[in-house]
Amino acid sequence: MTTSRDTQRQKFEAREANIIAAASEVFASRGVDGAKMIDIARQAGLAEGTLYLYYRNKHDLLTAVVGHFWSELTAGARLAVDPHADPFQQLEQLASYHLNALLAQFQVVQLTYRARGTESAHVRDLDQVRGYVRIFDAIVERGIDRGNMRGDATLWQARDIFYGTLEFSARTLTLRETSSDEGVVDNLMQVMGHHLIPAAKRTDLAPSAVTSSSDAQGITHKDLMEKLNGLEERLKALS
Amino acid sequence: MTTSRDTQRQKFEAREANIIAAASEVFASRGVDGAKMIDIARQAGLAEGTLYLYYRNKHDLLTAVVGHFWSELTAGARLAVDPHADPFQQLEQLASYHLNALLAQFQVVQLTYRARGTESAHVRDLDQVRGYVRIFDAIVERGIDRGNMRGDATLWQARDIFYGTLEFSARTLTLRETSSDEGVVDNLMQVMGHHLIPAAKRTDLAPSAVTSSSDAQGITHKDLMEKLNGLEERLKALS
DNA sequence: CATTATTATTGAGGAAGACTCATATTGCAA
DNA sequence: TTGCAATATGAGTCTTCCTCAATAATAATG
Repeated sequence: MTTSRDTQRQKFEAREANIIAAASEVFASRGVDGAKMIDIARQAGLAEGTLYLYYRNKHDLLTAVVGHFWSELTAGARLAVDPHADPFQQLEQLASYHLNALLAQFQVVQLTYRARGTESAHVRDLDQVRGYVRIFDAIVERGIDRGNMRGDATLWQARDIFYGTLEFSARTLTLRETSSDEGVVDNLMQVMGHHLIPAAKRTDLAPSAVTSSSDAQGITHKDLMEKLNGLEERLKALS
Repeated sequence: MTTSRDTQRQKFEAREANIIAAASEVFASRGVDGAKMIDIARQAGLAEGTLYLYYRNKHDLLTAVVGHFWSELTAGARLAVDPHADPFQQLEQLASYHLNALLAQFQVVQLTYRARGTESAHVRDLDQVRGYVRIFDAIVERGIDRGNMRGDATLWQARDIFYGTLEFSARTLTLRETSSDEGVVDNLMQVMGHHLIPAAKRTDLAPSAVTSSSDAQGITHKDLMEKLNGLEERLKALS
């Protein structure tokens, strides 16, 4: 009884996954408008009508494909982020993962824009995208709890800087057909640092810099910076 | 002769503008898929077939609509930016203008994604979008010439931070149905400052920090302090 | 002004593809 | 095996983009 129903469910889900895989491929390669339902059906080894038993219409199928993609991306991101690292490192890991994913699957990411409610004013985001974004939120919230990051109502703005920059950078990199990061992640982390590190921590030490005007003893700022960079490397190695 | 031809041309362009206006309205209100060619024709007071004398197909018409939008935006941006202001103020003016435009015409902006070559790998940008972006470039380049901004090969990254953040913020603001900026522009300018201002210049706003003029690298006390703070954060995180 | 040539417009009809539904097939329990 | 429910099929319907022969408007010419 239960087993029967389970196998039923399994079969159903297997076929569903099969359709999603086929549709992903066809959508990504030919674009939404270029993808014919009959092509997707054939790719999945089914008749055209069968698709409509699983998804009401083409748009629903597209939504399912996109949702699946972001779910996978979420799972991957969870693995890519070291739970023991400090929040800033986690952010960097997430940025790197995200950028690479965007670069590798740019076609599919673009489909997201088609799946989002284009009609009328409502631009509601997909649930799966929300889930994905929550990873970022969790990291920053932990940072705030620990006192590493400031928590004055700027979370969503930090989020938009983070994802906005990465997506636009991915587009640029794709256009240029460059394979490397080109320092995008480094730069972004720099920026996120400035945005997220508590203002107090950054400035309340600044006055001392103002007073210490004499540094002509032969030790230059450059010397100090080099020393600091060395320390930073060691720290990185430790964590 | 010439006058006749001129009026001809004027008539032609007037009708073209008429079609664009009609199409903009229908595309924006019903979405690309929901917009029927016959609706657009009726809205423009023409027969369906006439549209095809002006634009090869629906996609071409969409491209024209989107191109027109960005041209207008470019013209508006030129007016919104004070040519006598310093580069940073200009950037802020541009950011503010851009964000407001995105918020006011979100529908049309979304159409841009449909107009871009979705098919296959080529994601070529529209010419008019390039023209619009050039305004940003010009401002930053002037800043670099003046020595206000640093010019070490990060122009396109700065651009992506700028436009990426603004577009994502616009989406968020639209979703929240908030009418105000919520400080998006201020925050962005903060970030852009950190990214664009040469390390040396950043501190000369803080009086007397310029003692390091002998440092060829322009590394200041503030830079060192920031680095120290960053390391402090990491150390804290480790323990 | 009348006539012819050219150019612009029209909307019925062709084509393509999303979607439906009557029929066929499969899986399963008795 | 037989009957029944669930599932699959693809020919046919409907909608919408786009074409093109016919028509109207405009310009050139006598």
